[in-house]
Amino acid sequence: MTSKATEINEDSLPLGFAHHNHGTCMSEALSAADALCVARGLRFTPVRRKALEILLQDHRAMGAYAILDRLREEGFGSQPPVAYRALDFLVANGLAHKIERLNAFIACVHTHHSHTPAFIICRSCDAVAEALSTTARGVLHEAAHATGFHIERTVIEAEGICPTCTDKANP
Amino acid sequence: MTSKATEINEDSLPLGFAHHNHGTCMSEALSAADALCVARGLRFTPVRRKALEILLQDHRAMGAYAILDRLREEGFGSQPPVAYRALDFLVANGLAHKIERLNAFIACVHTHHSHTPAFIICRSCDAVAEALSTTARGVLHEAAHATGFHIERTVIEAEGICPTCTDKANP
DNA sequence: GACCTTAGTGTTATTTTATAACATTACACT
DNA sequence: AGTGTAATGTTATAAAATAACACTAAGGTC
Repeated sequence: MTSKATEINEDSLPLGFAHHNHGTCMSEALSAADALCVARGLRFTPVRRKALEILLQDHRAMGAYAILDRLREEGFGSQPPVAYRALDFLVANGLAHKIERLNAFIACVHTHHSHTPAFIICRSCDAVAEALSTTARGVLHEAAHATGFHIERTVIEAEGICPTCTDKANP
Repeated sequence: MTSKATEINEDSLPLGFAHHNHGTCMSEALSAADALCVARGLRFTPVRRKALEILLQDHRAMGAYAILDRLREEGFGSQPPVAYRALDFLVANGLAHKIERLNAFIACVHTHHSHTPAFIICRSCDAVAEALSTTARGVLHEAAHATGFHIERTVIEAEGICPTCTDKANP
């Protein structure tokens, strides 16, 4: 039962809770972003790139103002719209996602997939894992379609306690 | 294909988009809330009840400050915590839900079910429909369980265009 | 009933999150 | 070079949420 196949396959291992090669993960994501912007004729400007770098470095959900602080340190503008605009761009193009539950943003780790992300959020350590949720998406679209509703975007977020924090509580 | 059975059954028809007897809907929800509070030994105080009434009356997602305005008109306190505390109570006990995408609250229309609600939000008219999403919930829990994550709460929200607004655009 | 404890209400003040509006700069195209 | 558009930066403000503390009402004990 425990090793049963689920919608979360190897490819979508929750990166917030798993070890991985952070350096390559980051450089790969940036190249993917470059490629995507070229392909779509978008301008991957310095602020936008730096915002994505910051998100990738931290590899966790960050508030817009935390990102703004980092952007300021890097010599960019220091007012909220600077951060919000960069984030809007990243989110609009699937390079980052907004975690509604946290009013925070996180770099996308599935840039090569078409994305309907699902997030799993630890309320104890604030780690966030991104998973691909094909089925959940399917269910929603099916249900909505039946009523004539056209879905453009979905938010799927689960909140609870991650394995690490569970272990800490029961050592 | 179009009439295929989905997770959204008759019982969970999206109330935002369907006609229904509003009067009975409201009084039934209030009785259900009364019963629930008695059963759990909770105090269904005047502010709390009024907050729920307001949500039920409007039958759509309302911001905390909109609710606060209405509470003030009814003679209750006029500061934000008044609304937030009443809403916290309602949400904690499943009598209302928070729509994270909208930073807004809506009365629960499935008080008699155990609830993992899913919402379908029209970005044009702001109507919100609540559906039961057993399957989406199942998928998430399964996926999370595989990684040792314990889910306590889930947010499932789909945003798009409702049938009515689609019709308006293509008359 | 007097006393105590706790939950709930109300208030002031502040924090956090987000956007409107407008001037300036950089880019893309001719 | 000149022009239109997209992007950046700024000031100012709006919107959402919470901390902290005083006061009141409800429930239990003696």
